[in-house]
Amino acid sequence: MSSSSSSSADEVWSSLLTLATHNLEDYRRQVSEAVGLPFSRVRVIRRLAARPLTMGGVADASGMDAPAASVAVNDLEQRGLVVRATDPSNRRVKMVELTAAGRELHARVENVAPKAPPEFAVLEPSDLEALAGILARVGERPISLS
Amino acid sequence: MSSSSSSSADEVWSSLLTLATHNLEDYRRQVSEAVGLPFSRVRVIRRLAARPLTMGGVADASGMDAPAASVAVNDLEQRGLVVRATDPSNRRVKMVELTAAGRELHARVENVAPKAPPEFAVLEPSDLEALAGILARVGERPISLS
DNA sequence: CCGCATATTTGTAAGCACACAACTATTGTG
DNA sequence: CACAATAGTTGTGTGCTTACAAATATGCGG
Repeated sequence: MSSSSSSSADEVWSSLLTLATHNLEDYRRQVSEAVGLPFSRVRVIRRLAARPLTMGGVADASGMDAPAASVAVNDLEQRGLVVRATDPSNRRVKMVELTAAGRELHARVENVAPKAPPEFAVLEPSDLEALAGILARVGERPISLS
Repeated sequence: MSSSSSSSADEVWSSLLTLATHNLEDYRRQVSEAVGLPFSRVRVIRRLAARPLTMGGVADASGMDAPAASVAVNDLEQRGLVVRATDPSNRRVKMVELTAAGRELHARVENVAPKAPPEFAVLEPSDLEALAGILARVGERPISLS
């Protein structure tokens, strides 16, 4: 029940998640080990790699609440991966951005190369090409949040 | 830097994981809430939906160690979702399989429909078609383990 | 029957992620 | 200045997941 009529974005997304879910734990472990950081911190780093964010922005973009974001940024700041800067025009808000070390770590995260699962063997080079192209286009524009 | 030469399966897989990772927490929560089960239990259910497994098979297929598998199957058995049956030919091994309730729950898991992330909007219907086809082919043959 | 390997189980401990409640600091309003 | 709203912080508790150590039950070779 899949081949004939058009697929909705949600359906396709669901298939993609189902496939990824089986193997994602390993990937997370691999990334965490590679950079020596819990995965929730890695998620924050990735969001900040796209652009500096306020604390609230970090929370929203990373899918955590404000307290969790505080804890995460505290941790990352102590490790020298991010810096907090008070916005002079509104001293309540603090902008968070990656340091050089943070960007270097982000590069290491991106370079983690998980091995494709055995099921992938059924795909031909043309399939891989197509898949790569589609994923590249989807990934081009990171989510934007305050 | 993506369109010209061929993509390896591992590279493509990595892109796919990177995309999925950003949104996976929500998906897991959604599934857990839909069926009232921690996600690690859902993973076991999914493996058992493909075929009955021994306890060791459950552990390997679900990426946990034997003790964790025991705890998970205990939980699922108490909920009436799986049954343990001692193999008569080798009474050390126990085969685990889904009950009718377990299969019903698995159907509910498969029906969870996460909303595609906003980035997906850039894809045209033809892209979605292609992606759906590729994912369907990859997903066709579930991993087989003892 | 003895000793060893296999399959599973029980118990314990630790790290991580998450949510809620309560507190401080700053801004804007009447 | 009192007041409420906004942004962030701190503290506390809870559940999930994983890892390891030790015990039980069964099977097999001598």
